[in-house]
Amino acid sequence: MEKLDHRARVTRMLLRRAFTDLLKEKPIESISVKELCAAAGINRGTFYSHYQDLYDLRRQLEEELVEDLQRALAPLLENAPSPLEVTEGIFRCLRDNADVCTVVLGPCGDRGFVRRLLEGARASYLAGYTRYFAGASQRQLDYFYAFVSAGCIGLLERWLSEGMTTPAEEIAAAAEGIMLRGVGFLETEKG
Amino acid sequence: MEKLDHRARVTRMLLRRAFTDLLKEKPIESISVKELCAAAGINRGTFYSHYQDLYDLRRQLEEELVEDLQRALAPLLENAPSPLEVTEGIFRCLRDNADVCTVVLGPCGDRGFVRRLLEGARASYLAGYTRYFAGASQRQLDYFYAFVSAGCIGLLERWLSEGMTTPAEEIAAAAEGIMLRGVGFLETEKG
DNA sequence: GAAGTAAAACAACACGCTGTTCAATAACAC
DNA sequence: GTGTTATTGAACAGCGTGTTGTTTTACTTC
Repeated sequence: MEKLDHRARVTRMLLRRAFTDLLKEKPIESISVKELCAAAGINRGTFYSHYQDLYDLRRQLEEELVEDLQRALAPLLENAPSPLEVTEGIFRCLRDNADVCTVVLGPCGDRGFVRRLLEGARASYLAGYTRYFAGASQRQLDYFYAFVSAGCIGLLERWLSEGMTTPAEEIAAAAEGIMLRGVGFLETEKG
Repeated sequence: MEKLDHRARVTRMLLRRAFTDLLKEKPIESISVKELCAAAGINRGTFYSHYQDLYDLRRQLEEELVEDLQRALAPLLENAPSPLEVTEGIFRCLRDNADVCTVVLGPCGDRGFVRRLLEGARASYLAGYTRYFAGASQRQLDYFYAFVSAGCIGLLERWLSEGMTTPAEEIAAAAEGIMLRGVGFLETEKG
């Protein structure tokens, strides 16, 4: 069902490459279909035979990123390793999709997508935490998740802005450390 | 220098009210000047005699929010109270500007503005933390700030989404608790 | 209250982007 | 090679934009 014409695949690839390039320097709302097609060297009419509009194109990129994440995380979650290893796996996968991450999670990214992503992960995270912190109220758990999930995104953006030069494992360790110990993370850790 | 004609002030007020109302249901990029003026009952040409475009209008709203924040925080910072009191003051001020907060910090908000805001607060926060955690590296401090500043925004968005029903003091306490103790926040606190 | 001033309304304009259609051309699969 | 399918190029109406005049309305000052 994924069999596409050679030409169609090349066209889509050109469009996506030009799109991600443009998104590195300007938000989606100030990109026109016309300039995207000019950058990609594609006829404007051809674009409309593949996507409804620019938002449709972005949505498809985002969905593929989610699929990549799920593919990368599935084996990790089956083997039930330490939380740190899962976090490491996430950041490694994000690094391997750096170009798309820059687009959807970066400065000109899609806020709505990030929210959808965190909302999807919310259930499993809360399930895990609720077990260990039965004394905490539902509201406290909600606030905690809201804080740390947004915090991880903020850390990820910081990582993206420095070109992902720091190893994924170190970012994962920082995320784990801050989540577990708050400001205490600064007391003993070294970088 | 702030003296404006009565008519001009009414026009600006109508435009801003209509603008914030529209921003509650759709992002700025899918709002046209035409529909904004129709919603405000203002001639389209009049809009252009006040603002360059919709982004100019949004920028002015954001700047006024910053000024409000600074006015509210100045006395707090002079008296040098506890960090918790400063945090409480911030959340109280945000609650008092709920309509603008919903617009610029909410789901359809201005990502760039949030980044500018946190970048501005970065220096003073880091200065405070560096004093107490001289052992931590610059990079660790950067990561910590990236995490907790984004985390506070995430918590704020959660607060906005529930209509700011929870008292500002409780939200501030949660922010402080998570920043200071991480997941340990869930162990003893009650809600 | 009247004169002068400033803002808003109204209409019209060229411009650019949009989304679609059509015939013509090119590249693909069998 | 033949039929199929994608891409091209051109043309089209539609819509929002930003600007420019002109007229009308509302305010300020005396």
